[in-house]
Amino acid sequence: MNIKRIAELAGVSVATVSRVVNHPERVRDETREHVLSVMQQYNFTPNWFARSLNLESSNTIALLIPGIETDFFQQIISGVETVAGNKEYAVLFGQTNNYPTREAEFVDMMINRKVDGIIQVNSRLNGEETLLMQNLELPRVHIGKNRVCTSDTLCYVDIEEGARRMTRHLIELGHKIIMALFDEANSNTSEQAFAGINRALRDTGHTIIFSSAQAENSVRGGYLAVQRLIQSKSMPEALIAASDLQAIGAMKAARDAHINIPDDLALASLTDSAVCSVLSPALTALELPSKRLGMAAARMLIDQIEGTLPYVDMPHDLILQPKLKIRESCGNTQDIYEWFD
Amino acid sequence: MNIKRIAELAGVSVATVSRVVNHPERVRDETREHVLSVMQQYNFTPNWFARSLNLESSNTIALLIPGIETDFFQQIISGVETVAGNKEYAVLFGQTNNYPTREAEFVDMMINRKVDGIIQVNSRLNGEETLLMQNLELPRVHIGKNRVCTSDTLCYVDIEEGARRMTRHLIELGHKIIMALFDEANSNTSEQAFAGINRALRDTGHTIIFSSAQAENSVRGGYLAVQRLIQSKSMPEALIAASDLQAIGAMKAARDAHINIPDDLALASLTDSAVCSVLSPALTALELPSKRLGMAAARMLIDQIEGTLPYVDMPHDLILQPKLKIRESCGNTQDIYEWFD
DNA sequence: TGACGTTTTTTTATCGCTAAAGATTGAGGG
DNA sequence: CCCTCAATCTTTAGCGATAAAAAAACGTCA
Repeated sequence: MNIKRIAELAGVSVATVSRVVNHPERVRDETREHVLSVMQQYNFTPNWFARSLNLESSNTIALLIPGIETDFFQQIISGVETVAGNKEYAVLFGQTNNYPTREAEFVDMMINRKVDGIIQVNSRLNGEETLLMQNLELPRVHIGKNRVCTSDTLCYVDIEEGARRMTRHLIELGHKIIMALFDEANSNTSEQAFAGINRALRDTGHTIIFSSAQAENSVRGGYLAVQRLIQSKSMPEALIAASDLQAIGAMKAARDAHINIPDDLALASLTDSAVCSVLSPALTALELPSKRLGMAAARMLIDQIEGTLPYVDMPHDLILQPKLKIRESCGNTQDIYEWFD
Repeated sequence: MNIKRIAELAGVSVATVSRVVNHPERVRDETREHVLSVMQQYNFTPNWFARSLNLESSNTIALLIPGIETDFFQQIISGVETVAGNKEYAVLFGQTNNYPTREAEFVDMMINRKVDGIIQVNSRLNGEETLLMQNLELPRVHIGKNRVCTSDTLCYVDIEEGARRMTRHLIELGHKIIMALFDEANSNTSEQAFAGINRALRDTGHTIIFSSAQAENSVRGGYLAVQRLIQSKSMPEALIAASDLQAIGAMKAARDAHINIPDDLALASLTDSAVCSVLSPALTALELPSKRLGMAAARMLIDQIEGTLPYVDMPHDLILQPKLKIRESCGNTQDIYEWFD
């Protein structure tokens, strides 16, 4: 069923049918009603390819994201889809697995598919590909704190401030030897976390020994890291894990070695999820407003696409604040908050 | 940059450029090389819309899935993307949240976007929409055990057999009062599980009291369900949760009420994930070959699309077997397997 | 009545590509 | 030397929509 057939059946020209779809106000009421009824009767929707070929746009936005396995990313996806869906945009979805080449391939594909805009999460593109995009003037929003082009719009959670507050919390609880686990694959987030930790260390009067170790961001990574620390007899008093999954692994390794949490080791995680509150001890973690992050990014992108940018043409960033959920794993068992909200 | 411009630059006709892309064997070696070099130089890829408009196909497959929040679904997505990517298909992705209307909308959209095939996970469509698709003869594969059309190709994990083995395991450990938590939103899986449980109950010589309760498939759902059981003083000896998330919630509720797992209550989950092995006690769970499921479904779909079906035109199902991972939560602490592989 | 402006509709070029049909080329055979 | 045939290339008609330009319809007023 195509527009031509509908036009015949309705006894009008193709242009009229097209106008019923795209500029209904420029069609006489009577004609419009009639055409609409025929369209409905034959269940007609305009061919999307033909339409996009003409308009050079696809009513689609691309979402390039490292993966879907963490709660943080899932929430972002959910937020983006919610807003995009409401505004009648489809979401084309690319999993980059943190590989710049894969990301670049996706960008090429998205450009070829004439997406109206791109949201990139923790982008790893470097100058060259980015330059390409800059020339295209394709609206885009980055989720993450890495500005690759000066004109980029950024949208991120203030991990630095969160890490600062978490570290201060650990110091307040009396921990003097603190260590952070970081994942090289996500160097950007790590950098922010370090900045925050260092700020907390500087601000305190006490002398704190701080160190860090590389660990894969997964249950297994956390487990192996703590196992290594035990073997090398370099266990800290408090450990900051990069994610709740990593923290869960760390917890298991500690338990296997009869190290009590929080008595012998305080443990905190830079990301939160439903399981954190249910572990024993419940895991103190940073609650990131990840769904709101996705929603905000989508909104900003669509604003750019539709030219309804609230602040004229000046690039602007949006910074959301995380929330420290203090639970049991750092030693503060006095005041434990409700475990689900 | 378009095909016409490339043709000019290479000094050939548009048809030749098109043939270099689509039927390279029908172009003289010399010409082909030359055109390819020009294409490369100007970084040309054929406009996807124009191409698809002609071919009435998009080199895209649709994946309709209830959500992305569980490990099971994530693995399926990963498996589908892996196989599809290798065969140069893009994956268009729709989250149905278990709403039939939303699923039907997606199907409409996918049809309009001329996807070459559809993979539906736990489809909830009923007769009418399905009939529509049947008329279209669009290749499709269902993941899940619900055959909506007689011609459907199915692909699923044998939950029934897994549930049977899990129940037998619980009976062997001496549990006489068994209960299962199920989620109405996923009635199909529940049915299979019940069939398996009943089979195990029938096969045993002992007398077992079995019951079931409705609980949302989430951490919170599991927590609330067990809380309810405690209040109504109807706690069983062994509890089968619909998922690991639900089991985690159940665990928390039990702990809060000073019910010891596994001594006072055996707990097992019908899905496995990385956290299960790391909980304390480690959770006995059914390991579903979910990534392989996704890969198999994608392979079957692409076989259908490309007409390379190994078994001529006879619809056939693929049934994968799950694996019972016996850990600590059911009372068998003698032989605990390695917690990650 | 007819000139004029406004509203509504039709005609037609166009988007970029593919493939069928037609044209060109050169080799081989009578 | 001409004919045939295969290999290779070009011309051109769509694919299904949109929108600009042209045409028709209609009301207003001198």
